[in-house]
Amino acid sequence: MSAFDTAGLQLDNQLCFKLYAASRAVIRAYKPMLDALGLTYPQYLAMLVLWEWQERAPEQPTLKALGQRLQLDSGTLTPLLKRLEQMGLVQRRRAQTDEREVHLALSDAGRAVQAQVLPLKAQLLCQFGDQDLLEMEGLRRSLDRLLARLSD
Amino acid sequence: MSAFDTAGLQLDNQLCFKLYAASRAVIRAYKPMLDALGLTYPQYLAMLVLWEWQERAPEQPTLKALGQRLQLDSGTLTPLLKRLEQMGLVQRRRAQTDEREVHLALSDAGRAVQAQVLPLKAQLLCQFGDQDLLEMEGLRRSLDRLLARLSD
DNA sequence: ATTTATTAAATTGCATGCAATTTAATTGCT
DNA sequence: AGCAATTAAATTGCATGCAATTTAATAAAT
Repeated sequence: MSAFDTAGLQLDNQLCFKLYAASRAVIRAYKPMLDALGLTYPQYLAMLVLWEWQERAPEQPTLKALGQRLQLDSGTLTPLLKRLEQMGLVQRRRAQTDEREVHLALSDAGRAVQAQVLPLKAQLLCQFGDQDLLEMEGLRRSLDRLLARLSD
Repeated sequence: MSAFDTAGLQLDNQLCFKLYAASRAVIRAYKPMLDALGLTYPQYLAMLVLWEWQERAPEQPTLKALGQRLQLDSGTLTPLLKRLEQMGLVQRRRAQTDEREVHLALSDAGRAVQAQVLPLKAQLLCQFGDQDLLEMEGLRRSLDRLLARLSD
């Protein structure tokens, strides 16, 4: 790329913009489903982690563990989790062994939401054909590699 | 996907999360460059459009045109552009022909920033090998197809 | 010509993201 | 034990995103 070549600065050539635009477009596509659930997109991601954690680990995750999973810090997660708690989906408890830690437990209502997601998710995927789904799978793997490359 | 199959709800299987995480990771990667320029990421995208517009169209874009390019509305762009104007990079002017429209013009300082970007961008890309760049190109094209599919 | 409908920005309100600081609890060190 | 360093959340401040409403100007319709 020469110093006078501005092709590298064209918006359409910018991977960064495509990622940014695609991410927001996908969030928009999830909006009807999330509205039905009464969740925002990051709230949904947090619930996904909690549902998954419940099935895989005996202990509930801490805010820190959730943050590592989502790559979000306490500045974002503390208020988000307080809202989920207000909604009655999650309980936040200080650990007895270490009062610094906040452990996150699903309430019955929080667990119940999981069952609502599956049919809505299936409906969301209906608008895509097999070709699209295959393409998305390839995209997901490419993103995995990019993420691995960027987390050095 | 059966009603009891939760694999489709695992975070790592969610394309939406990968996109969200990758987009934020790329923005993080741009942070050192953008700090040097004194711009936030969406401000940088707006400047990219203005630089590009200048080379391609005789007329300056309106806020609406910028918004269509970036898929952002006036709620986001009005304050963002006021900040760019405060920094002396952009001028906002009501159109004489239609007082509803705000036209966006680059100042000399705004044009000057473009020259600073190219070397910084080259430096940013240095950390990637040819293999990575090829992969990114494929990723960009995949994202194009996804975006086209979602903008129906 | 007047009224109605449409359009472009601006504004308001709320929920992120994220850097930077603060607070409180725990660990390590001597 | 006593003190410094570390750690986990919470807090603060600022800049988005985006839905919903408002304002002002133009276009359309009668």
